[in-house]
Amino acid sequence: MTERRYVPSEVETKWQQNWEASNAHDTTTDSSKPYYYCMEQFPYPSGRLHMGHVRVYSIGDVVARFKKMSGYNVLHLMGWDAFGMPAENFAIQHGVHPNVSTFDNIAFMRNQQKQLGLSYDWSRELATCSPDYYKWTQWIFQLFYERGLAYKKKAAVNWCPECSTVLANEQVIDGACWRCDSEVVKKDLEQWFFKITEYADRLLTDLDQLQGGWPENVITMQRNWIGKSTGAEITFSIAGQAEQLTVFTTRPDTVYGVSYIVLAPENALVQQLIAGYEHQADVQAFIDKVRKASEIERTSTDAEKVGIFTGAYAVHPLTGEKLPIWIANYVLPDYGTGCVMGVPAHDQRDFEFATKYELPIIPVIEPEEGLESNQTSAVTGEGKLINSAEFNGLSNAEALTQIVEALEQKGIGKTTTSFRLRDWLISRQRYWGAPIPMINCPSCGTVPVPKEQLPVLLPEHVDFGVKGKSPLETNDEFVQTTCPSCGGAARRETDTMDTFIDSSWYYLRYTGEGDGTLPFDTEAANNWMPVDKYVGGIEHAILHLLYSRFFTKVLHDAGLVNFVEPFESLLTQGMVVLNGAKMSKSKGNVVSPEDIVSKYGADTARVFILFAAPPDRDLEWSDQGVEGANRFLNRVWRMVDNHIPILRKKNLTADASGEAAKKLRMATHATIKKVTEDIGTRYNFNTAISAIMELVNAIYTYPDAADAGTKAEAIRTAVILLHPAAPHVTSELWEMMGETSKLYALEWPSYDESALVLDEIEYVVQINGKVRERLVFPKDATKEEIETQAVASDKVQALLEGKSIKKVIVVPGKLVNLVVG
RNA sequence: GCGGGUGUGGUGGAAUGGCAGACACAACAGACUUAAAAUCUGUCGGGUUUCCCGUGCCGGUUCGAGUCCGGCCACCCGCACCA
Repeated sequence: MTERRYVPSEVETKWQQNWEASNAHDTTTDSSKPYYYCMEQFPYPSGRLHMGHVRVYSIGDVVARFKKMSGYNVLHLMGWDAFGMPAENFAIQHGVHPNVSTFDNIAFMRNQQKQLGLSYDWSRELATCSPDYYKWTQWIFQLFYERGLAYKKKAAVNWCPECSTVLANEQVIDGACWRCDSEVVKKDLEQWFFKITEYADRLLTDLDQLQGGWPENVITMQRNWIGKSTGAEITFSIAGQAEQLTVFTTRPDTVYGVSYIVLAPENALVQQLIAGYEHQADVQAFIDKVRKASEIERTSTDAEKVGIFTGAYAVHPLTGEKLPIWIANYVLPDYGTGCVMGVPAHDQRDFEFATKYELPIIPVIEPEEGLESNQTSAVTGEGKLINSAEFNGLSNAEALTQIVEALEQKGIGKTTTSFRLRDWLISRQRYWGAPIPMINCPSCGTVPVPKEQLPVLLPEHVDFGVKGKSPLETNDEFVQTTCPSCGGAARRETDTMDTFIDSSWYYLRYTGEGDGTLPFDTEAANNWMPVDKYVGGIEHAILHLLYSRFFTKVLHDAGLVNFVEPFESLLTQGMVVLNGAKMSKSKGNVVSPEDIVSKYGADTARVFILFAAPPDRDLEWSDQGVEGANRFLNRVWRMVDNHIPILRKKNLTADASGEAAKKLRMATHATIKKVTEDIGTRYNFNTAISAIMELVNAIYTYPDAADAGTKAEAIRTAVILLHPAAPHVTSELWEMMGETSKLYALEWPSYDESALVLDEIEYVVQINGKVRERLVFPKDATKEEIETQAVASDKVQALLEGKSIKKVIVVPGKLVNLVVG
């Protein structure tokens, strides 16, 4: 037998071709097997894979392959989040149409994915930019419209000058564009919105269902983003005017402490209040200045609070007192009612404002430790009411309820909730997206494109580079149309949809295309969904995951699906970093997957990535670590290659009666148990691989004279357990062993519980919790026997001299602890 | 400020409340080799080494704490004038 060398490129090409030819990864729908939906976030076709991609796919592939071997029908596939601005910017710079560059990129990246040996069912691949996909994105848009969830409004929206398009709230990070990081400005535009706020409460409460399946921090981030707070709306009348104003407060218990009212400068009421006021021009100048300030300046906590008196007064609904009405930069126009009651004594922001502008500070809650005579900050804690007429003496919790009741009776207040979540702005003034399937008719208004006319195709020829104008506007043929309702001349909507819409439903399309009357096969979707394991980056903690949850709920309400949450379990994988920093071209610290795969092979890349860190943590790239992973695969290779004769011997039976054989058999079965749990329930692939390494080490040190059958069993098991992580090399080794079965279709091994039990167990003997001796006891030794012998041992006796035993703890199978005084 | 997370050898990281540092990387030594690489075998937290100390710091619970509880510190992430 001549020694064979491990050449990854040969092995990997061979098995990739083999799997493709035998349709190894086709989705099965065997009714006798349970369903398992394993999904990785689909990529934007940027051109080539980066290590972050390799990591997500490696994780997903281990899970998918493991589940297939464990007897599941597994849905595991790949698609392309293919609309988006980079392709369009590339077109502007290089004159290559997105239709061309996108599909080139897809072809290249698909090839890279195939080289990684990922077990996708390629027959179900999709791209969101293909008309037969975005037709249904448009269909869903219209469904939202019909259900009153898509609407157009003029609003001050986030505008990214660099991308020359608007952005949703979620897409503004610290006042900057999520994509290009340039500063976002406010612009008044008429735009399409999705009414996600109508689902705010359900998006919040259903998070409870995800507890356990989703990482706690993602749930918390969503909870904060939705930002529900309970409080009351209180109506104030305005002195000398018929108009009223309503404030939202979470602290109606402090209503007697109100000393002024303050509005957001944008509040519609402001113009009316200042009309005819002698300083009207000054107020107007103030408003213009605040509105010009950037989002960052405006919303930063340490920005100075500035305001101006409007000249108008409100009337306190309970005391009848006159309260000056101010406007200030610290009041947000689009939260609550855009109007706040100022309670300086009990709200820090109001306190700062009142101190600055010398407004009265009226304490109405006295904490247990009493009030300072000269308040230096707001008192926000619990206490008893003072200065509050008939509510004096009540605890503020009691007062809260009673005051709201009193206001309610007078018809000037009610309990209400407020959310921080805003409606989702979905229009984009860009070309490479799904056109919004609507028509603007001068006489009929906004009219949906009839369903049978979908998709509204993206026109091939447009002028990309006109700043501030949607490229679709530059194609007359596209814009000019007739109104479906009256037949008159009309204009098409020229904005496209936010690409997050495309990715909000792709997981449903994956399950099946259906008969062409609906966006997806609803029966298949109900079978496969919700996704059992969704692997992706934490950067989508809010954006994509919140939008997808919203879509699922709307589709549920429309009767298309029978579940309300799309992703039962979420695995957020950490970044791949080099020297502690995220790999990026600008930092010049990028390690390219192509180089690693061509030098060491995909199996090595996969094993290294899985082994180097638990999946949810950042992974520090290490060239030496990669070498180590490659060394390990070579070690496995040699282990098999050196034992071909015993591995091929068909009638070789295992006899684990000898001591060494018994130990190895135990190691084999303990490894099966550990790897099964690590992959299947803990998703800790690093410890799964280290367990296999231990088994391999045990096989290497197994004495030549010991039972060969037991060794063959151990080797075979190690190869099978390693298969999900390193599918190519293990398939080759399987074949080298003379096996004709398909390793990927093999049943996952089960372990023999009885093999895990040792006849003799080493106990640790502790004195006062410190290890002092080790003793071996038969597995069925009683507590009494263990205690007696432990105490009787020479070492223990020596240490016990002059002391007495106060207590003995025996943990069966583990240790004895003698408490000595 | 609020919410969440993380702190363990030179490094990545292991440890259902039960032997801290599995597995690997790096380093060192030996075997093989004319030599190197590869491979195999071994050493590898610290110290004043029969023993003692050691999981960010200080306390607590427990026979026993990296793990649970309380209070700090540092770093990371998210939100951040949300009334």
